[in-house]
Amino acid sequence: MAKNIPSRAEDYAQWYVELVKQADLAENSDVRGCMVIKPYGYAIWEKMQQGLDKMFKDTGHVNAYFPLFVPKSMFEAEEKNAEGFAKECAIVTHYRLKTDPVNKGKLIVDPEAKLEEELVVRPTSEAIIWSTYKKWIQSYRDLPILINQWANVVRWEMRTRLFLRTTEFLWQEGHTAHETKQEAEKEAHQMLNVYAEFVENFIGLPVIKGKKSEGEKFPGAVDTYCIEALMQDGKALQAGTSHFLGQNFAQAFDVQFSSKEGKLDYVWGTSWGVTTRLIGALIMAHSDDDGLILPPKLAPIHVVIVPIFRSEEELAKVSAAVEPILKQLRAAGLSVKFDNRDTHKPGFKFAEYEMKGVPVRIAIGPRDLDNGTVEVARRDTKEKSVMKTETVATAIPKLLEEIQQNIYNRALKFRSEMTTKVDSYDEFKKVLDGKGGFILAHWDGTVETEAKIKEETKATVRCIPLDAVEEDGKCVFSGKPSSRRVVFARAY
RNA sequence: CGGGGCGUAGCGCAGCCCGGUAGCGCGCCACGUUCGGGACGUGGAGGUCGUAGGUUCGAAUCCUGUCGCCCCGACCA
Repeated sequence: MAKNIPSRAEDYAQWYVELVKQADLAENSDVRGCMVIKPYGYAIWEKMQQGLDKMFKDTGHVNAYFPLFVPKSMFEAEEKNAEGFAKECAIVTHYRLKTDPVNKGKLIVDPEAKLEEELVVRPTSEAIIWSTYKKWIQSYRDLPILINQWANVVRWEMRTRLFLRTTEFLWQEGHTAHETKQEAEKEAHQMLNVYAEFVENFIGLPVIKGKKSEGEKFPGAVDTYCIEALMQDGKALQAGTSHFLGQNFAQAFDVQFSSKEGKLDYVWGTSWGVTTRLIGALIMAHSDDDGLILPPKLAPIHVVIVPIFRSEEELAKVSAAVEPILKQLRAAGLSVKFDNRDTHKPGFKFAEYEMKGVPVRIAIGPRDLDNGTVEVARRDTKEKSVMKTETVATAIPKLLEEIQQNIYNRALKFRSEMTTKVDSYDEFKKVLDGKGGFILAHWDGTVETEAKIKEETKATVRCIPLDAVEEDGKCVFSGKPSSRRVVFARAY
């Protein structure tokens, strides 16, 4: 088969970008650092939205929408948050253009239309949301507030990459307000679990749940929890974060409530988010050199049916045989595409749907009509089998479940093989430069050590796993005592 | 923002050093033969060479400015 995707082994970055383009998911736009998400890519995002949204609703959350623009004074209220994002903000300074008196047909910014106060294009919405919550909250009776919003944000990153890091990106951000510290902490953990469950069950990608180090946590948070996944090149990808904000934002925006006891207290907060980066994770974790491999739960098309025919009459006969299969599979809730285009040959279609990661392909031709069979090919293993037509309706849903499970198992096996315990700095560096992956090592817990390790090796503490077992050891870098292993890796 | 590279047809590129009016592959269109793993043949359409200015009889090619993109660093979901 002619290859038009570079191999994973050759150049991982190039392989990834080609996959995105060839599978017709997205492309770079003419706007710097921005991305056009094409219909097929957006369909995957919609699937993710559906899955996540249901989980949010099931845990008591509701959706709302807050403004894109944040007045600078509002933005700077929570100092650490503002400082953390200051370097990557787009700012609106004017509200009008006018025709250029010098250059006919061109426009210039009207200097008369300068805003009195600049508007920051949200890089995240804590500021605008907490300034709104202030108006909504007076009493413990107003709590909790459990709101999520589906939105776009802008972070002026220096270097961008399709889905993984773009100037503008789509995400969901939950922002909750609570009476007590315990309740807010519970919420932060709950949402971390929601994310972990989603990524494992829908994307089929195992994750490590953990807490971020001081150096890596969200600006303005007390604690940042995260899920970390491993990509096929041995680099880690942060797949989602959930922050316990303490009373930081409540204090910054003066959000107080009267408690049952009649005392005035600051509200406790959380925020949590996942982005279209999850699509990048999905691609990098599962794809092979023939293209995407989509987990059935997120595949816009579950099954594609490709007819084999030479003439219109033959197509009519094949179509008649396809009709009941289509009906049955759709009745079973599957998304099925019958690709009866006569403008492309079957081989072309096979390759195309493989590139797009469609989990199951059914081919039906004259030979099958005679035998009462169909050919079923699964994308994950590329295995083909011939099946009696009457068994299709029950076999395909089962096959899809099996594929979903197999994709997860494969990723889990890969991660296990790529997770290494090391006890010395030499070993640490050797593994990092050799096979890569997650490294479990002791760390003295200081920001300085983490910074030095990062400087020397580019590896960071991905997280302190929540399920880490207590174990006495010595920091691989400083030799100081440590009570548990943390996860190190080079990351995206 | 520091270092390097690149903007030529829808996409990927050659031509630039040594100035003379633009070419290749893929894709696209038409017709014919094909059709169970990315078909082939023949014919055809498509580009003010990123942009602004300069040098020159003449600029894709030389010079200057400018915009954008990619790679490596720093930053980051």
